[in-house]
Amino acid sequence: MFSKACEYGLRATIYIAEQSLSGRKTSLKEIAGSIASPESFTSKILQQLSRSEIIHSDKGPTGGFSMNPHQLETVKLSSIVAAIDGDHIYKGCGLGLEQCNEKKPCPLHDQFKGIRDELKSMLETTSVKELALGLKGGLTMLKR
Amino acid sequence: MFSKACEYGLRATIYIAEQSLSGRKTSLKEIAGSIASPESFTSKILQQLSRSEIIHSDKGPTGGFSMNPHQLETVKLSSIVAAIDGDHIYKGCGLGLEQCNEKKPCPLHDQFKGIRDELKSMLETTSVKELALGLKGGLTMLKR
DNA sequence: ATAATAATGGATAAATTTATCCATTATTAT
DNA sequence: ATAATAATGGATAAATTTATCCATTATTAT
Repeated sequence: MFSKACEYGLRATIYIAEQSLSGRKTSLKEIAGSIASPESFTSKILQQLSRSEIIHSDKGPTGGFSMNPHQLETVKLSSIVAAIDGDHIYKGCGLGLEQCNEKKPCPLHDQFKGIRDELKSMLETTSVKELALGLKGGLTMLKR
Repeated sequence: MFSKACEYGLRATIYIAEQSLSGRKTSLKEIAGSIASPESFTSKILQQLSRSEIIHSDKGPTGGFSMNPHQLETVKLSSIVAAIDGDHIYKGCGLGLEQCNEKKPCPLHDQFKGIRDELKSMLETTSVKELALGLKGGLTMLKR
């Protein structure tokens, strides 16, 4: 479904959000450890997310990754997926056709449309914050 | 969503089914031309589908690819996806966790479950034959 | 038997994704 | 100023996916 990079990106962002909700910055090392992802690869992904202004980063000692109140309030899963994998997964044709629409549909169009639209709307309405709250409350897990 | 190989495999199988419904065998060349896929790569995919007994192949002149009545009646999209990409896409965790279930869910589990299950059930209930009929009736397209 | 035809299978190559390493930059505390 | 710390960015490498080429095998018609 999502690329490895995107899976790590989603897990990392949810973890950073959870820490930010508790008023803590977190380091690359801590993130990678907490979401069971390769550290250096995760670093590249965090850079992307930071450039896309989905998360915030500070250099130097006491530095680390965090999300500011505005980011915590506004970031939806769709922004993360779009920043890493692009929006093809929730906008494109299931059979990979360039032009596939109501007028010239692929054979799977009708059956696929509902699922793709549901995925799209789920990603666009689900906030990182709400997922971070479930994690904070100990209801959900990010590794293993 | 699906790999390129899987997209080509789905398109090719639907095309072969359409031809079989009209009582025609079809060649690799014709298939690749009709679904706009690279010929040699498509050949590898057809071999996989043939080994998985999703389609039938005959060598020699008058040879080609086809689906027998039993295949036309029974093959669902899920078998094709499973044969090429595996079943991770409609069975696995959205965030890529090994262990993610009701007891130990990932943060996205509840939101993702519905979509994944709907995708699973769509793939398991949609037959290649019904899609081939839409194609045969000129209602749907397989290239571009 | 022979020639023609179409799938098969093996060896590679190109492209992309996943991953690592390390010097550099920014920042903090002393 | 200096040392310590943590993110950044560039250069690569490993793995996987996508793709090509071509000799071989099976089959058909003559």
